[in-house]
Amino acid sequence: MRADALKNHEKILEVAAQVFSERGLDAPIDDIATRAGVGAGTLYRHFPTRDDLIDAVVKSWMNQVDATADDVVASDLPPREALLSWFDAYVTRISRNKGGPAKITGAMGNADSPIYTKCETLRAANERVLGSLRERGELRSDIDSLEVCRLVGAVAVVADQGGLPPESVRSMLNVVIDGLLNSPS
Amino acid sequence: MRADALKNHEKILEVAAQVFSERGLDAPIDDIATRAGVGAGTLYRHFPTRDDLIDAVVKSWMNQVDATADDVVASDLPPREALLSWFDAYVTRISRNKGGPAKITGAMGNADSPIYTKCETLRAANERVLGSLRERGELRSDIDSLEVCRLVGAVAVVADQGGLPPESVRSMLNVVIDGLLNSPS
DNA sequence: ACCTGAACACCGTTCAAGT
DNA sequence: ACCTGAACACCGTTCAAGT
Repeated sequence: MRADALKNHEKILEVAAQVFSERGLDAPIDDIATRAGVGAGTLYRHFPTRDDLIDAVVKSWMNQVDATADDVVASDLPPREALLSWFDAYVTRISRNKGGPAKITGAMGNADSPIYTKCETLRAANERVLGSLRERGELRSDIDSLEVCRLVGAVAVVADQGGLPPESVRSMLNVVIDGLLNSPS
Repeated sequence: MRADALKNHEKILEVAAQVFSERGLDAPIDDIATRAGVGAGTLYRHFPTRDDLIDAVVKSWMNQVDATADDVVASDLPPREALLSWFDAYVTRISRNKGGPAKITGAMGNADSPIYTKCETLRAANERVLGSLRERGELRSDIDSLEVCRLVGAVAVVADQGGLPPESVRSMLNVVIDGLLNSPS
């Protein structure tokens, strides 16, 4: 890659992260191009679709997911608290940009999506947390981690689209958690 | 209202129902105007915003909701089956048009929305079903019917946006149901 | 009063012309 | 090889001109 191309690539990513954070993942592509000081065609050359750009931006704040999941697994919290802590982190992470929950949850289990790899990271982390509870027989057995991601993602989607407060998210997550655990203590 | 205006109003509604059903609630407004044989300005005169049009179209298939809820309440099904039956009907109803779950769930509890009245009908019906279970002490007490509508609506949103099969919806609803009931039988 | 449809605005996407 | 930005397409919304 030529030096100017590399410079543009990096500048676009930097500006995109900023614009997505200000205006959400549906922000006009042209805003990003203008603020990055490149022509629209240049942006399309580097990132043919919006999802390719989102994929690159999301990468930077998705790699802490594994650490968070491992922390929860290692924490020895009771099942209810462990799940709440994990799901809360999950929702917070995918809700970092407006439109994020819908984009990410919509791509869950959809191998054609440019952001599929990021979804798989989330799903695998979720599977580790669920697995540690399953071993102890705490978890219902008729649902897999993909569907749990969709269900928790669903909560994040309505919270994001409706601007719901954290308490509302918490109370919905508590219902989901009780539904996932085998028997109430 | 003048005779031609009334005729246009009815024609627009008829065509809108058809187009929304074919292409979803985000279908181009102009498609509806063209197929109804009116100018774009006429459609905007009758329905200033898309949501006003959606509100009018949704009205026709929202009035069976009360009957469905009353059937479930009168049925004497066990709690789990009663809720599954009701939530399944709830999801089916709001998913009739693509984009419906997001529109309706997004307007839940938002009094400014043109479709707020329809949401209130849904919420009130849901409250009746939940109330009949609450009386018998079957239901957790720390969540209200609005949040239950949002949670079940959330399932419908991801199912609609991801094109998920009915089995997937069922398994997510089963988790929600177990989370809402006080103790597993 | 109500209707029409051209006109404007906005934004995504492409591509001929440049370097 | 890469970049630019004008041009095109699409769609929502308005409004001057008609009846």
